[in-house]
Amino acid sequence: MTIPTNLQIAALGAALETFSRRYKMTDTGGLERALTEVDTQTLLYVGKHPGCGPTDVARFLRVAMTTISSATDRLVKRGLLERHRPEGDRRAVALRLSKAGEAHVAAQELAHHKMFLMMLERLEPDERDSFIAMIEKIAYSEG
Amino acid sequence: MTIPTNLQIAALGAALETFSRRYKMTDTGGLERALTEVDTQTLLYVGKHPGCGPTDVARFLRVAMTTISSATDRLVKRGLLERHRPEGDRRAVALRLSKAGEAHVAAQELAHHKMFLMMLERLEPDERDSFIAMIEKIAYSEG
DNA sequence: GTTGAATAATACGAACATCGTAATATCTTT
DNA sequence: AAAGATATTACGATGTTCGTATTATTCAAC
Repeated sequence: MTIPTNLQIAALGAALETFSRRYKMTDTGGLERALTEVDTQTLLYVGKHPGCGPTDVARFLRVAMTTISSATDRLVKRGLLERHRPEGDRRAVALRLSKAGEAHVAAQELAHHKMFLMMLERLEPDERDSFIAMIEKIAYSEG
Repeated sequence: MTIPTNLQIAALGAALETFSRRYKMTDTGGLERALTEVDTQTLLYVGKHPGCGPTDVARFLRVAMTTISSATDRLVKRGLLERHRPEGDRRAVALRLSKAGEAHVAAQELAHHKMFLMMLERLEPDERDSFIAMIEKIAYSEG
């Protein structure tokens, strides 16, 4: 089997460095007010897992639970997140996005959508599917 | 001209999210001792621009100069960085990596190298060049 | 040549995020 | 009912980032 050449590896590394500098997933767009990276990721996660608890978020983001506690505090104060006490287990907290939180997430996803669109537009139409297939292979392969 | 479909955009977005979670450029490898992101980037920048000043680093990383001052303090204390007073302008400071700093950067670049190698290995040999060409197109295209 | 403005870096203090430990409340098991 | 397990929060410590003020040096103008 053929192994990648050092030239290929170097080219990939250089391109990815520019790539990640150019397409920042974490950019708030400049308009929104200073939201921590953890805060942003928490919002996105809760948006995709409504009713989840702080523990789930902490495990997913690999941060201490007290950090998520602070983050949810901030987000609740800003009116982006809601804490609910579920009937079943009254120790737990179920997190949900507020209306404003949903709007925030939607805006962010729109920004991402535009970014991905811009990436694909830089390719020829007949290249796009094969690029997607390859990046999926790299991202999802086991081992 | 054909525009990307929403399906393509969604697939790309999902793949890139997993991709960036899986291949963290910022991972210190787990062995090294808690180096700030700014510290790490400062080391890499100085490695590529020996003799540069704190102002250059601050401009490149887009952080306050006092932040770089603190970062260089930490790095000097750890023995990874050296401050020199150049002859020409005695206000300025010329930054250079120490031996230990060079070793650190080398280790980090080796880790990156391995990561890029792993990415390419997940592709078929005849896919690699076209993938590199496409990611370069996306990264470097103007406009 | 001396004075005044501009440049380069640092010292200091404030604000804030993250984390570990301890405390509180609720569920589960015996 | 008691003991332990689980889920979250309160509190204090540490550390990073940043803004302002300060010091040192160079450049410009008179």
